[in-house]
Amino acid sequence: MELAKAYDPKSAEEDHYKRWEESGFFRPEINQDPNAKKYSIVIPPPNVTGSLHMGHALQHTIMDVLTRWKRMQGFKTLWLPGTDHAGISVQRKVVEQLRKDENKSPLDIGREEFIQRAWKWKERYGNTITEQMRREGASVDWTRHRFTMDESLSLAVRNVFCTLYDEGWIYRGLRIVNWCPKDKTVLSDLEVKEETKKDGKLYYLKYPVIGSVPGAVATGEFLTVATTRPETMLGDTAVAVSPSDDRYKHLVGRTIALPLTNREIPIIADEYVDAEFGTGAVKITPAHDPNDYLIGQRHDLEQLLIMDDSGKMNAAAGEEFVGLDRFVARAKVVEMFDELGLLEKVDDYEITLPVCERCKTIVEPILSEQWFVKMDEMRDIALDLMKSEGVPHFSPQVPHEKVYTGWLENLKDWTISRQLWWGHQIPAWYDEDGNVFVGRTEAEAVEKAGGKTLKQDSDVLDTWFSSGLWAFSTFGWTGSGSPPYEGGVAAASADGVVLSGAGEKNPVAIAPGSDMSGDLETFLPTDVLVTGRDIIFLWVSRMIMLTKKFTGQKSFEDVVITGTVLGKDGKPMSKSRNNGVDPIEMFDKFGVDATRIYLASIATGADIKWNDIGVETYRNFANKIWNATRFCLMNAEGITVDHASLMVDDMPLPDKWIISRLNKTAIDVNKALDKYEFHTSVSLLYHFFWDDFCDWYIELKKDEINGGDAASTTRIITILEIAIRMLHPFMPYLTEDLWLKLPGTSSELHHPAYKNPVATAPGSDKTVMLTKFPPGDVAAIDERAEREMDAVIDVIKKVRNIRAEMNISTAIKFTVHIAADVGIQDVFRANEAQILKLAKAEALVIAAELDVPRASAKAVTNDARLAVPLEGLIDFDVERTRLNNQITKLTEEKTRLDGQLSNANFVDRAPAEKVGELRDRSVELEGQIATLNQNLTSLS
RNA sequence: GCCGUCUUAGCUCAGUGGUAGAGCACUCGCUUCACACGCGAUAGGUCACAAGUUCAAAUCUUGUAGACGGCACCA
Repeated sequence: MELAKAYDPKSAEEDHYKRWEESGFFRPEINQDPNAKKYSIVIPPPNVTGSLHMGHALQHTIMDVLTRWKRMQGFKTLWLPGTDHAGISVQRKVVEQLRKDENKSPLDIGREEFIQRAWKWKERYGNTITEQMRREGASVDWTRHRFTMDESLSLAVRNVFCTLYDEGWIYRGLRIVNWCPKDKTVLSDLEVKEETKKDGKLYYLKYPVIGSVPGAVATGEFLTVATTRPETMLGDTAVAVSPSDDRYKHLVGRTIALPLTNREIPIIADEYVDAEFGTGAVKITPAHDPNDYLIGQRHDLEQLLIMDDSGKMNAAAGEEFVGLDRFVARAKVVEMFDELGLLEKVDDYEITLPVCERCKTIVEPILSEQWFVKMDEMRDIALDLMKSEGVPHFSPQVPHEKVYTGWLENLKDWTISRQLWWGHQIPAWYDEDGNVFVGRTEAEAVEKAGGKTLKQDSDVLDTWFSSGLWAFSTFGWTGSGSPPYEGGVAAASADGVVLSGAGEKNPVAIAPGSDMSGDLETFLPTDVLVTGRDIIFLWVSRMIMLTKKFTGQKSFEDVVITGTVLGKDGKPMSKSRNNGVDPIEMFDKFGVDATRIYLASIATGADIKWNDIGVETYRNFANKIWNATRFCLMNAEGITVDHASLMVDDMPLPDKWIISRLNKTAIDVNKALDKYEFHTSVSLLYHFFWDDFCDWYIELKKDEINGGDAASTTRIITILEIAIRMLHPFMPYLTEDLWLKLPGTSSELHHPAYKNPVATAPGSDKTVMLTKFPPGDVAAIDERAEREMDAVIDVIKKVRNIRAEMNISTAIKFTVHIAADVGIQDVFRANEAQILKLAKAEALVIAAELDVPRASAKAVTNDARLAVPLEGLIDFDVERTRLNNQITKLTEEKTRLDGQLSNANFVDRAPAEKVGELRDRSVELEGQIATLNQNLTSLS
């Protein structure tokens, strides 16, 4: 079989995925070993509004590597895919579409119609990312695809809500919350980010003090307060000073005539106020500031709300202000204070403002009635799990474990209601008097209300509430008895339209009538969660708490936190910076496999600046693998992969050596993957394949293989087959493509758990992804062979060095003289052909001592002395320089060692083994230096 | 303000007590019959800085500088 000269990723990417998926290879049911242990991962569900970015590509690669690796180890493996309904994001898309296409607002069409449109939007555009995941080669079980608004997941949400409400863990309350005036919804603390404004201002407002009795005349005295939000003064209901502030003691108990209003407000004393800060007097706006709210409660102050849900001033702000945007009102307040002579001064002030994570609108703290989850017990659940079992185990552990526990310890209640239409509507109903009835269904609520007519709460739940259930709701848990979810069956929307795209390709491999009702028992707890550090609080922590609370199980044992892929400018990729790199473009340019293995080569958790050259390196690697296979196949007529060929006793040295290297690599790759050190395993595989297998093994064996030596060819093809298996989790397309081309591959080579997969078509059951991942065999490690091979390699390298430094054309063949101990002489003799070929020499003279003319170039290795007679070719100056360079290098090393060895402290205190090691090396160096010096002397 | 991470070859990054590594770029040489997305051979680093612990520090401790991240506060 002849392969193309270069690897073309496109065709491999197009050929294999569909067959894998349709053959059911991604499904745990493919595993026929009743005793197989399970391995499960749930995907962090990407937003349905999303398209693949480099962060996804990184995380998906890690998850797929783990999934494919464990599957090949014979685990009953499930990687469960899905998408998140992404409340605000989808709502915004639909609102925008409505405005553009029909110039209508959501209110124009009403809630029901709006939700219909949202479902349609989701159906039409929500599959972008799932299609892109197929391109990535993600071996997810598409028949188990979940959407956070699937019927069964929605049922789980309602049940969880009701249970938490019944237990008092969910409550409705009036609080200062973060309000986004653009999205017109409340936000949780975690959805609020900060933005520093250097050009902020601090306004000093003079408030006229009046007498101690309400209605008394002004005293002519003023109390100055400083504020960054002057417009909120319209909602002031007090001014507070520190109780220990002598400057203002006499004012406490008196009142202020609040300018621009006709209200009188009290001057109060409260410990919260820091006399040293600003003017020492603070305006108190209980309805628009969290601290003021608390002070207001302590002093029983009125809570005056002066804005509406879009950030415009309402009637309470006064006639002159009603309807004005908060920033227009701010300017007007300042202007009017100035006119009244009450604006003391305006200072420049650097300020950090809270902004909406998504739309960057400045968040307004306002008093509002919302639903909350009480986090006290929730926090304890998570902390206990960490303290008692160390779960989850973070990789990397530092700093995430500490950040996670630290955050838990300071946890505040979670605002879960959102003023949106797209999402899980809160299962709470109200009667005409505002009494609340919580139930799984309207009927249940009505029953609780004694048959009264009720109206459902119009809010929906925070998106993270449903994703917090993801680790178990996806496995069919609903909270209502046995899981009713039927695998692959799409969820239905309110109008009965089949909505989910999942399961449309019901593969033959799924036995008719198979259900997934055992999934919860089988796959929970999941083994590992792979995600970014930005959602540790938003998602990871909540999943840990809610899973434990509702199933009694851990959601996952381990959490792998991936780093951030930064743009070429070293900053996080973002649309506004326009520094993003599209994974799909990389796939097109370098191939999916190259992109994947490059991403896997990044140290776990480390941020990395994107560079195309990194991917190019692995594109070249893919081509190298392709060409190594090409070479093997060119000579493989009548040969088949045969694992017994690696078990024979008397193999030539290069074969013993490569088998030893292969097994060592396999053992180390498995160890690295066990520790989630993906970059270590990539590096091991890269160097094994390129350096050991290609640069040395193929070159050493080339003549035998070209000469039709069947045993050698069988062996190299078999070693290649094992190497391809090890590379498969990282480079699935290339390895599948090549593995299928290897002679003698069949489902007979599959892991015992996959010996008889149900095939859709003859031959299609054959795949590298169901072979056994090489575990590596300690018994196959041959240290002696590795030492001997190193000796041979050293000789070849030294001769090559002589040729290069002496600038001798490869057309000129010369004789190589080797002097060495008797034992190692045999090794050189046995590998004479290899040395001659790779050193491009024509003859080898092996003896105990060198016997060469003066005009020879010389070198030493750890095991031998070398000489190459170069009559008429040698440049003595160059040779002297060569020798001197070597002497210098070795002498430097020896000086350093001897320095250490002459240090009594070192000899006394360092481990004897270490001291012995250094001593041996020093003696060795001494001999080598002496030889080189002799060589130098004999030149002159 | 509190907590944390990073600083290693020109570039992008590995390396966590015992002789400093990779890929790319650079220099030199190769139309060697798998691969120029290649082969061979070199060169290149006071491991940010300072002090300490240790027989021994890129690695541990403390401090300094710079870059970045999280949390809190912000009248």
